[in-house]
Amino acid sequence: MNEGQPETRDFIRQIIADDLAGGRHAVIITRFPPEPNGYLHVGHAKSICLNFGVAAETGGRCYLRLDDTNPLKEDQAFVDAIIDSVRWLGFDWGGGLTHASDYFPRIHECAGDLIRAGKAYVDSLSPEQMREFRGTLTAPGRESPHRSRSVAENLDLFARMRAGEFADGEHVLRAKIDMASPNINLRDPVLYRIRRATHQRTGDAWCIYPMYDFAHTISDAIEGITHSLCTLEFEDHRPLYEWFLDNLQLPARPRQIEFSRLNLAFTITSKRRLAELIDLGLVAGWDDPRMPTIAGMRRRGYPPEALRDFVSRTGVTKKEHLIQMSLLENCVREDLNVRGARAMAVINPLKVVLTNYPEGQVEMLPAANHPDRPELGERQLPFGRELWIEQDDFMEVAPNKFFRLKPGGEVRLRYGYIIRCVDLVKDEVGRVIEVHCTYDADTRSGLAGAERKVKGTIHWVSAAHAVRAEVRLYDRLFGVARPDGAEADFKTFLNPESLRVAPHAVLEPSLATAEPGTVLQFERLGYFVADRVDHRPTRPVFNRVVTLRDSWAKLEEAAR
RNA sequence: UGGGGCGUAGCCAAGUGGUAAGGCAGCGGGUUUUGAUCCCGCCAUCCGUAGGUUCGAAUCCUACCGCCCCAGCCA
Repeated sequence: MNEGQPETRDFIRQIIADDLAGGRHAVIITRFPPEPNGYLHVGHAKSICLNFGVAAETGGRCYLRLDDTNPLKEDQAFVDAIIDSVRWLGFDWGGGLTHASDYFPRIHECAGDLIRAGKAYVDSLSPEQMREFRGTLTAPGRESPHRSRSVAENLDLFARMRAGEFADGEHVLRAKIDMASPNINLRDPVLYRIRRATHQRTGDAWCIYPMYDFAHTISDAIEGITHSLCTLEFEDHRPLYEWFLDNLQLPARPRQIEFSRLNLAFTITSKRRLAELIDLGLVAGWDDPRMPTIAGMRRRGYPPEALRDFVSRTGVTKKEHLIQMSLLENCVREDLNVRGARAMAVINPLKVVLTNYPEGQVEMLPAANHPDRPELGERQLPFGRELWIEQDDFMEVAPNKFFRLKPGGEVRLRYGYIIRCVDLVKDEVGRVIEVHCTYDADTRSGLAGAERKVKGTIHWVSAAHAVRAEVRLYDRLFGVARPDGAEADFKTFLNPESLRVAPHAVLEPSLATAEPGTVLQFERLGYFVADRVDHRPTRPVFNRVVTLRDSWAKLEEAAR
């Protein structure tokens, strides 16, 4: 699946290679620890590829760990979606599917150990008071009046917290570290809070839940994680991570290493904001093909291989960055160019009548399914007197560089004949609604006459055989590179044209039977996938994955 | 004004004291019954800035500048 070693390794892989070479570890163990409070997105894809990738490359192991320490926000449906996404992306955790909640008993014991060692205490400040006592970025905090409670009192209080004797928020367990630390994470961080909520896995077994830093460090150690890879915002938490490792009796000492998260231009990767789009009905759901979620990209038709390639091309560093969409699109096109069978479809049809073609006659024209892969075979395209062509492929008044159909001009119909435009039919307002052409019978593909050169070749569908379809044309979700900048609400930057449905699209007949999820190239238009949810043979639905590169469009743009 | 990070091309990114890889984008050309693909060529006298060390610096030192993160009983 992964071809050879990259020539240069990122800094994390260098550290790991050194640790292996230096004998510090015999086996590398990593983990991907998402919180099941939403769907995974392209940013997670990077972490997945890194963690599972490193494990696979070194013959190690990677756990898929659901970090379920906050029952208020989490849901089994998200757990299922996460599992589905990771598997679809192409990774396997063997038996290593775990949950932070698996370790609740052990984490609870660790809390007791800390209390007995005089390194944790039950605090009874209100949240507001606690914030006040914490100090600011520049001013040290103050110690809580409850900081000096005796071990016995702390043990008693903590036991009663666990027993459900107190209301939510009445007490918390805190580590006793340093209220004057310049690192705010070390100013007696909360370890446990009371939350009378039913947990999706442990039910009502607990009414106290551990906080992220505490649960995460212990979970890592229990699983024997050697390298705990996370994003930059946790850099400040590393001293706390190490404090837990120093002050608890744990079976392993993982090393936390931070890398910068993957930011993609023209989109957002904030679960909160993605959820907002869904709640407001601005997109159809977590798997809407415009969403940067793994599920959305899957439905959009991005192959997992392309996503993995994309992630690997963006690298792993500590630099903040904003990756251009063109890189992702390039990876998708590169993969689909090889994978996708070719077919013909017309999105905005314009009628062409071949005035010298026998009425009622139908020919079957052979067409290759892939220009570079003969093993994919060919199909027979029905051809007749009336055809649909793309509106964009005809211009009544055309510039010199326009190589398609124009009055008096010739063009080749792909896999068919050369035709010449001889007449136009217009409606009341002067729009061309029909183009009359003559065809040159000697120029059918395969015949000697087909050698004749014409400037352009266009795609078409036989009107008598056309299958009507819904074709969904997707574009970037946002109109600006950084929708989550501070200038305005991100929703004001939504691209109103992110989804356009072509009302009259027609397909060559073979397309109706495409399996949902199949990606094809509609020649000259782009790559399209049969929607994995809505596509039916009786009502085909295709999503545009990405357009083809279009140097004509570029010329047009430059002319404007 | 505290602490933690980061600055190599339009966007990513190698580089670890010996004279700036690669990819994407862009530009020019060739092939082509997809204006696609494919192929060829071009694209940093310079590494945030200014000094310094050195025969030699993107790599070492000093100062400065810029950007990001941290004050949830979220993760």
